Parts: sequence; C-alpha cells; structure tokens
Amino acid sequence: MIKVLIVDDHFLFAEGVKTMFRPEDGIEVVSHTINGNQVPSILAETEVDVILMDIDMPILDGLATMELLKSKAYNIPILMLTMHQSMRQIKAALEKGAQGYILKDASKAELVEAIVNTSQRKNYFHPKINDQIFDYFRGKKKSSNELQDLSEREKEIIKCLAEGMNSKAIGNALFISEHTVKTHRRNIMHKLEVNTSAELIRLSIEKGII
Amino acid sequence: MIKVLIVDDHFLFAEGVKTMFRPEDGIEVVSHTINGNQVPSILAETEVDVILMDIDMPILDGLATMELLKSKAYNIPILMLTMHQSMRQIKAALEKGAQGYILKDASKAELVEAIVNTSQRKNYFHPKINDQIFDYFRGKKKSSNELQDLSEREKEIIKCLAEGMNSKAIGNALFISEHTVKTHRRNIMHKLEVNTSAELIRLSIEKGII
DNA sequence: TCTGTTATACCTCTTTTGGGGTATACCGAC
DNA sequence: GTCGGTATACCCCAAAAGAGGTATAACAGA
Repeated sequence: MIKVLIVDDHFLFAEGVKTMFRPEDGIEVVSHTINGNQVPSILAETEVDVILMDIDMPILDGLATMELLKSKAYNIPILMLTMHQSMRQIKAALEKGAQGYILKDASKAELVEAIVNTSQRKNYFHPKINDQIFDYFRGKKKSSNELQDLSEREKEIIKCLAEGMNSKAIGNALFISEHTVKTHRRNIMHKLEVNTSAELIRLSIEKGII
Repeated sequence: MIKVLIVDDHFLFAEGVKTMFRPEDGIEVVSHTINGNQVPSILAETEVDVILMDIDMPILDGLATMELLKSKAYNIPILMLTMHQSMRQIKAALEKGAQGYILKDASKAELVEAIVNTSQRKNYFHPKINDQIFDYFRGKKKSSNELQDLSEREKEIIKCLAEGMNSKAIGNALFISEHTVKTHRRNIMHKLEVNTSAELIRLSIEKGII
C-alpha cells in the first residue's frame, strides 16, 4: 500500500482524491494539508511514500515547499499536480527534483500510474506534458528565452509594470534609478521577444511569470 | 437522495467528488461529463436534481452550457464551480440563472450545503464570494464601470493590444484610422481607471475581458 | 582565476503614449 | 424626435516608451 500525503489548498479536490482510491488500487491517502508549512510536522509523525503536491498554493507554494523539505533533508518522491501546463512551472518543478508532473484533468488511471511510478522513483509525465517537454528540448534556445531566463529583479519589474507603474515610479519603489529600470525593461522585452509592455504583461501572465 | 450531474473537464476532480459522498450525505453523483455538449443527452436519459458545473471548460464552457440548457428549456438548478473569484464570472453566472457559486477550495461540508441549497432552489454563495458580492453592490457604479461597460469594439482593441500591436497596427488590422484607435484607447483607460497599457492588460485578463 | 550573469547607471534618438480638445454619423431607447 | 452611447476622425502637446549605445561593481560557477 503506497502511503500518500496530499498538499493542496483545494479542499474539494484533495478530499475527493482521498476517497477515490480503493484498496485494490494499492494507494492510500494517509494525510492531507492545505499548507506547505505543515508538511514537515506531518512527515515527522506519519509514514509517507509519495507526496502529491499542488504547485499553486497561497501561503507556501509547491516549489517553496519542496525547497523547505530539501533544507530539512527529507527525500520523499514528489508528484507535482497542477492545472496549468506552464513550461516555466514544469521546469522549476524538475529543477527542484520533482519525480513527476501530472495535470488536474488527468484520469484516475493516470493518477494511479503516476503515483506508482513516483513511489518507485521512476519519472512520470502526464502525456499532455510530454509533448511540451519535447518541444522545449527541441527548441531549447527559444523556450529558455521565452520562459526562463528572467532574473528575480526582472520579474519584480514586470510585477510593478502590471500594477500600472511607469519607469520612474518603479525606480522609486525599488530604490533604483529610472535609467536602471529602463535598462531592465529593455532586457526583459528582448528576452521575451515582445515590442510593447501590453504584450509583455499578457505573456507574463500566460507563462505564469507573474 | 439528491442526484447530481458533474460537468467538469478535470477528471481527477470530478472522480474525486464522485467518490467523496457517503450515503448519509444524501447526495449521489449519477453522471459525469467533461463536455458541456453532452449534458442534454445525459439529462434525456438520467434523472438529475442538481448540475455541478465548472465554469472554465475548453470545448463548451459553463456559461455557454447554461445557455444551451436554457435554449432546450431545461430548468435544473445549477451550482457553478470555479477556481477563480472573478466578479465577472460570478456576475455572468448569476445573470444566466445559476443557483449558486462555490469555489474549488471549499470544504466537503460547504459543498454538501451548497448542493442541498441548490437542489431546493435556494441561492448559495461560498463565503469567500459573499464578501465580493457585497463589495460589488456597495460600489455598484465603480464595478460596472470597471467590468462591464466596454463596448465590443473596445474589447477588440484590448485584444489587439495584448497581442503587442500599437495603435497604427491596430488601425490597419481593424480597417480604421490610427486616430480612432487612440480615441478608443483613451476611452478604455478612462473607463477602467488605469494609466498604462501594461496595467490595462493585467486588469483585462484579471477581469476576464480578454 | 576567469567568465557569465545580474544589477546598476547614464547617453542619445525616434516613435508612441497618454491626456486634452472637437466633431460627425449612426442607432436604439425613451 | 431628442438624447445617450458608439464608432469614427482629427488637432495639439508633454511625457513616456522603445531602441541603440556604453560601463562598472558584485557575485556565482566552471
């Protein structure tokens, strides 16, 4: 029996998955939390084989939770669960050592397969994701340009832009010169291959940068 | 026993909810489909008391499905289910006659309450939504300005902006003068009370205008 | 250690925005 | 039939953005 911990802020989803498994599936949900912060204490008192973790969570998101677990030297295989096929999220999850990646529109059979694979430390990708990974590695240069190569500072600038600030206001907010902000903006737009801030914001939201 | 039809493209979610209900809850999921188009044929052969419908679906979304049902004179109470607390979606769902609105991060108890209320044709709003409704009616004028008062032409312009076009390009694309585009843009920004196109796009995506 | 990345800052230049007008023609509601 | 909203078009102007440069300090990784 594979013991699963669900970390997901969507109660209904987690409760649903919990009750979905039958003894013959060989999978049992032993615990559920909506807050990544609680994961270490749960692991301390509960035996867990696989962590099924939502990537989008309000307090501590999936990636941050993985970071937290890594820092505490936990080494339980993690299956990432998400609504979105964002290459950025996929890449980040893999970089942080996720064992698999599955979408919330998967079937029960796919989830079972994913959990079994994850528990055996085999990689699992949802079929929909596979294609994307393929595209990604095929067009490595373009994808990394489009999605990944933004520094933290650059993302910060984008967030300010989305709030309606102009370069001067951003400079004041971040305690840097307006010139610097403009340089950042130029670099960002080159990296994302866009020509207007309107498109920049659309792309950023689309790709999950904001 | 309240008979529920789930319309949701997220298999795992729907399957989960399906198996979550116990006989003592008085709720039974009698059918599940991922496609709004299939709802009429399901209703034709299955008795359904409440439809639990996801608002975001790829082929035929929740609102369009409601439209379809209305056109076929079905009158089964509908509980809208969503990830997002978008006032635009809430409003649209209510306008189309949804009986209730619940978020995917609700608890099982809340879902049961919502389904029971819906089956009795009592309105149900998830607590998180209530506050928003409140704000909405309190600041009616502002909200309607912010969300609804855009003409089709204006929305068209916003979509072009999001694609990275400037006023001249939009003019060419829509066969109108650049001046006209600029006038539209000015009007849009006044209506939405924003000062930059970056913020305009963020707001538009947030409110579901695009 | 050397190299790449990031963050910082400034220069110049043209184009585009954003904000302020005004105006006409159409259409539907009251 | 008048009024309000929409779409259209043009005027002006200051401010900002976009595009091109260059440069330096800090820091992380090979």
